[in-house]
Parts: sequence; structure tokens; C-alpha cells
Amino acid sequence: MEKYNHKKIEKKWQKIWEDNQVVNIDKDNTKKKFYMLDMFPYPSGDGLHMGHTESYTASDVFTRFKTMQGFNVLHPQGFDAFGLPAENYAIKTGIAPEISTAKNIDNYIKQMKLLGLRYDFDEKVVTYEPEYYKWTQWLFIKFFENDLVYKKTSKINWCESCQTGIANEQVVGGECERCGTQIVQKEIPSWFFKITEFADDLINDLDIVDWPEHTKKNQKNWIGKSEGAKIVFKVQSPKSKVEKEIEVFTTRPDTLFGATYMVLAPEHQLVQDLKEKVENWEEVEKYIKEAQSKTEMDRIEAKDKTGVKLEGIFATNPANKEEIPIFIADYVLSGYGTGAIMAVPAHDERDFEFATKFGLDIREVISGGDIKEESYSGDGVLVNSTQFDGMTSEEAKQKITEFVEGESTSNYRLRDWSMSRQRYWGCPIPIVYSPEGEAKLIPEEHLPWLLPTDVDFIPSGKSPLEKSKELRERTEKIFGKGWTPEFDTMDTFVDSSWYFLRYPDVHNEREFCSEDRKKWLPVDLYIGGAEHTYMHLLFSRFFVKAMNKIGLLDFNEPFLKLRHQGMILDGEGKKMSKSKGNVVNPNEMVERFGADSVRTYILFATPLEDEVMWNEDNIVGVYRFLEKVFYQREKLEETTSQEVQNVLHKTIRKVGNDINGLKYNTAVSEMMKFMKVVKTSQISQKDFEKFLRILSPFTPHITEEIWNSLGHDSSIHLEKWPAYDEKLAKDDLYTVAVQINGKVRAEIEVRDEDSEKEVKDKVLSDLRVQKWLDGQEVKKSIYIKNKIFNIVI
RNA sequence: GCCUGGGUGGUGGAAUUGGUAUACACGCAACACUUAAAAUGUUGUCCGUUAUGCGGAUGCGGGUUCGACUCCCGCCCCAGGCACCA
Repeated sequence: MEKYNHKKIEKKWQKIWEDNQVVNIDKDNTKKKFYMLDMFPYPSGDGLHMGHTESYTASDVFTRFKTMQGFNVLHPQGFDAFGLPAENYAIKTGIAPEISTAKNIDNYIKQMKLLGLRYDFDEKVVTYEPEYYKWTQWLFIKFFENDLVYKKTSKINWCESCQTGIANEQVVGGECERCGTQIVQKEIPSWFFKITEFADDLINDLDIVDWPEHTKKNQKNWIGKSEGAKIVFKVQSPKSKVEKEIEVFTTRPDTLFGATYMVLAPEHQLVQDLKEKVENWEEVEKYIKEAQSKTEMDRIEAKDKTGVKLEGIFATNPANKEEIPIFIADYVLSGYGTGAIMAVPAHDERDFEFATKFGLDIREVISGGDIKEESYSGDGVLVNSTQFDGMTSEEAKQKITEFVEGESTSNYRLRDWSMSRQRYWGCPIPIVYSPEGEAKLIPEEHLPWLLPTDVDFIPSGKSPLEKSKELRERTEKIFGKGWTPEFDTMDTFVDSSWYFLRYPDVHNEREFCSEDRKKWLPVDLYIGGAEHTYMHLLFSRFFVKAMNKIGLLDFNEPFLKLRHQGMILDGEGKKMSKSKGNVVNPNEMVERFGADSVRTYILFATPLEDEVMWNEDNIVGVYRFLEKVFYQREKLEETTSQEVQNVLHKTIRKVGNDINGLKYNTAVSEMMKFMKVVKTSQISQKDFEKFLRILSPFTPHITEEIWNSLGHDSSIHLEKWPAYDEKLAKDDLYTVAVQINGKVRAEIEVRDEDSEKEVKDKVLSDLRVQKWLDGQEVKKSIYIKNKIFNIVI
């Protein structure tokens, strides 16, 4: 008996498949299309990790399944190759990002092939290649021409010592991760995409996609639409009359009579405008400085409310004309609403905390709980609100807004997308500046606008591109003396916001995708990590909506169906990371157990969307199962027993349904059960081959080997998915649990065609049941066909 | 802090979505084969008990129901995300 040698088998078939281009995707044929997509990886130096292994195996299985079912499946792969890690690596080692990245990509491809993942790497998208980013730039130009791009200043985390912008991730406890210097907020000019213009569509169109409910919820919360009103408060100082106005957004205009003070964000422009009138300016300025050193996260997280009163000025509550104090406090964020609030301590938790600390008036205007202990933030009936007393919140919201001449409006948490970065390793922004400093688009004929190579990577407080002589010369040569290029590059999220639109036509030099190839769009099933719930998915949706508006696409949503794979954790439930030294290398596992076992195990271990606690011990169960399958080919009989026949058809049905629902863990266990039955019974070659076919998407190598050894010349992966026979999959007898008052007291066998009356007679004649009834009257009985018979006494 | 998800044997998990809780797999134990070990096979394995029975158990406490892992209310704990990591 030949031993199951996974190394030999996998090496052999991987070579044969590659040489013979088994199942190459035909982009022009007439079969029904199915676009299966993985979130493309960032090619890090660490190589492919277990999370990739899980989601790419999941999509590979689905691709093979759909192909067997007769679909023409597009399942491409690519690399999100611009980004910070390669640049940091370059800063550290001097090795250019394109060199380290290309090396990493080669490594990823090698690893993917070892896992038996079926991608056509001639059709890959690599975001740093000019043939790709040419179209990223082209899309920027189209967005610019259609008024979806603008420039304004925005704040970034800044490290004075490193002289560079710092990602939130690199800020640890308010300090720079690298050098420990206190991070400050710095205003710099930045390009923005107008994603907020699509806020309502981004919420509403979630109704038309098949996504996990929690992902939809998260997106809605991220966009954060709230209905309310804009209300204007007049600002005065005792010495002068009306000077300024503060506009606030509130979702609770019904509580306006309870507004006993106002708060401005420390960065609010009005604070600077009032400089002359504020009597304690020194103290105010000091607070603003402190607030600037904090990241937004620090401010949100702060347990203790802080703030400073603007002495010498006050605002007038437009509802009751009372004079109320104005504070600056960092619990009010400049980026949300108008950056100013009316504070109603009786009915807002944060305002209540602040008012308690600063001894401010707390005035109940909505009757509710006891506001001495805590605020009441629910709706209710108005009190202490003059002519509005007795109204419901609902009614008063509109009436009070009208009364103070406010404007009913919606506010969104979503901010426009700041997409420029002071980094080297990103897509150049196709903008040049005239000698007068006016931003102009680079004409399409000059695309791709190449990323220069004559730069060094040491941070100096300016964008690395400023150091490129070639870029400056190129700009002057084309546009004239005194013209300068844009030195910022694009956020890497821009690259990944449209890559899926390129796959159907990656080599097209005239268009990002031809009209004919656009028939492949949109993506039918998208699989990737839940960490992308917000940004990547939202940005991609924005791109598609914007392109639809411009007329470049005729659909509204990029990903019709979306599923997430869970995180892979180590045995202690910790996230795997290189720094913790707990990373499991997929290739080492493949070496030891084979790609077929690794693929099957990772899908068997847990539902796709759940976290996986990596436990190496369990993989041997899968390996043993594959051995059983391998040796079964030597035990094939002329005929198949009735028992196996029945289980086979049930298994085909269940595995097909489970793959469709991405419930791979139960699909695998079903196939294991099947082999258990086969072992004690008999199966013919013809029926065993049906089983091999349903197993083949999971374990492409071993099934190909067995298939081949059973006398087939062509690949098992060109076979059709077997049909099952509903009659053969049907059971004759069912075990029904007999319950008395909900407790199982007996079991009886029934036939499918038995009526409820027949079952009841059988139940009541059962000795065990009679013992429990003990002559008592049956008040009620409930029969769930073929499952439960419950007697209530 | 805010948003979202989760908690079932020693372990990963299953449960037809309100209908026999613990499928499948790992581990463990006993037995078989072996000089022995490995491998393989068979059997057993939620807990308690006065064991063919009965009682209890799906993070904790309550509720709805003939019946709750599943639905509702209140807690506890864990994970992910929070806009310049991708």
C-alpha cells in the first residue's frame, strides 16, 4: 500500500497545473459570470500570515465550487504595495521601497502557490506599478474636474524631533513611538475628497447589499447621521453691543431653555477672534496649547472634564434671553458639528459632569428622572420652558427651532477624506502649481506622473518629494519656469478604493477598464477582515458612487455580498504579531502537514467569521481524515450499500449548501462523518468519485492524485459538481423525543408519513409515558413533525 | 469613553434559527495488535448521584413560553474598530 506522501503529491500537481494552465479563466466566454474577490494583501516583509491563509482558502474553495457549478469565475489577486512600512524600512536600511516591495511580492506569490491557491498572477494588480497608478491619477483628475476634490488645511499629529507627520497608531500615550517626543497637532494644507456629499447614499444603499448586519450598523454609525437644528447664539461683552455669533448644532432643540452655558472647541476660530475681549487670555491660551498636544483619542477618552471660562464675555440664550457664560473645553471637538455646543447639563451626561465640576446651573426642562444625581437624556414633556411647557420633546423640537429662527438640519459624524500625505512611497498627486501658486491639473497626456527615484528617505519636516531634483526639472520642462509640482502623495486607501475595478482588464493602456470588461463588475462576493469595516469599505463605496455620478460606472455598490474572516489568535487568545514572537508561519505548517491539511483544518477549526485560536494539535485530525480518503481507493467495491448511498446523497446536499453559506466548518465535519460510515460499509468507485468531487475544492492535490490513479486523464478540477437525489437522501425512520412538560422522558420511532394522530396513539401507548402520566389528564399536546412530541399535564 | 461582536465539556466547536444541548475533531483513559514503542483499530469520556434511573449545567441574576444556547430586562468578562497602519 502506497503511503500518503503529501509533499510529493502537492509538488507534483502544482507543477502540472502550472505547466498546463489548468482552469484558466476565460474572460470573454458566455457562461454566467461570478466575480469572487479577496481583499488584496499589503506585501509585508513578514510574509503571508494565517489570516490570509484562512480568507484566501475560503475564497479558493468558493471559486472552485462555483466553477464546478458552471459559472465563469473571476478570482484575481494583487498587492496593495504602496505604504508606510516599506518607507520606514527604507529609512532604516536605505533599501529603496520598490526593491523590498518587489521581493516581498515574489515571496507572497510563492507562498500562495504552495497553498494551492488558484490565481492567475499574470492578471494581478500591483498598486505601485505605473501602469496601475496612472489610472489612480486619472481618477483623481476626473474627481477634480467634477468638483469632488478640494484643498484646505487640516490638523495632523506632528513630531518636532522626527520632523514628520505621525500616524495615530504611532502615537503612544501622547508621545512619538520612535523617539518619545511629545506629539503636537499641526495645521497643514491637505487635499480632500468630498465623501460627505454622498453621506445619505452611503447610508441608504446599505439596504441593497448582502453584508453582515453588524458591518452595516458600524458603517451607519460611522457616518453618524443625526437630525437636529442649527441655532445661533449672540455673543456680547458688557462694554460693547452685539459683536459675534456662535452657531451650534444640537439634536435637542427642545432642551434650549435648559442651556445654561456654552462650550467652544479650543481650536474654534471665534476664540481667536475674541482675543481682545477675553480678560483671562493668558489662561485661555495656555489651555489651548495643552489641548493641542492631545490627540483626539486622548480627548475622547479623558475621564475628567477640563475647561476654561472666557471671562468678560457672555452669550445670550435665544429662547429666554438669559446671559450665559462661555467656556472652552476639549470635550468639544472642532471637527464635529460646528465645533461649538449649547450645554444643557440637566439632559446631557457630559454637560452634567462638566457643570457639576464647575458649579454651573443645572436646569430641568424635560420631566424625567431625578436630575440631582444624574442627567436625564431621554425624551419627555417640557417644563420650565414658558409657552412650550406641556409639549412633548418631539413637538417642541420643531416649535422651539422655529421660535428662535433656527434651521432644521442633519449633521454627520463623517468627515471629508483627507487624502494627501507627506510621504514618499505613495501615488503622486497629479497637480502642479503655477508661479502664482495656483493648483492646476496635470493633463492626461502626461500620465503616469511618475514617482521620482532621486530622493532620500530621511525625514526632514518636508515631503520627501521636495528633495527630488528630477521632479522639479520635469515640472519646469513641461509647464514652464517657476512651476512647481505637488510634493504630497496619496493616502494608500486611494489605491485600494478602486483596485477591484481594474482586475477585469489589468493590461488595458487606454482605459481603466473597457466597457466590455465592465460586464464583470460589480464584485459578487468579497471576503476580508472585519478590521476594514469602516474605512476601506466606505472609501470603495464612495469611489463607486462618485464614478457612477461622473458616468464612469453604471452601478452604485462595489461589493454585492460581503463576508469577513475572523482574526487568527495564538493559543492564548492574543493577536499574532512579529513583536510578540507568536506568529505561526503557514509555510512551515504546509511543509509538515501539506497544503491540503492546512487548508482544510483552518476552515474546519471555526466558522469563517469567528476568531481562530491557533492550536496545532487539532490539525492531525484532518490529516488522519485525508489518509482515510487516500487509502479508501484500494477498498472500492462493485456496488454501494444502501446506507452509504443514503449518506452520500445527504452529504452532497449538505456540503453544497454549506459552501454556499460559507459554513465550511460543518461542510468538513459532514465529509468526515461520511468517511466514518464508508469505513464500516461498502462503496463503489463511481460513488466514491462523487465524494472526491465534493472534497476537491478543499483539498485540490490529494483529490487530483486519487482521481488520476483511478484512471482519469483529465483533471478532477474540470469536473462538474455532482447532483444529489432527494429520494436517496431521505430517511425512512425518524426518532421523535417524547416530552412531558418540556422534559424528555422517552423516544419513539416514527415514519415520515405517520399522521399526528398515529404518532399520538403510539406515544400514549408507550409504557414509559404511561408511567409518567400516572393517569393524569393530558391538557395539551404539541407535535413538531419528526422531532418532538410534547405532552402538557 | 463611544460603536460593534462574542461567552456552550479538559480544548476547537455543533445545534435544521424557539424543538432531544454537547455533532465532528483534538486530548485523555482502557483494551487489541507489538518483544517494546510509534502508528492503527475498538470502546469510553459534560458534572453530580444511592448509575438501565434521577437531578443539574450553554458567563451571572431575573423574565416570556408547553419548550430558551437561541427572544426580552439588568449585570460581569473578553475581543475588534475609533478616521495618517493596512
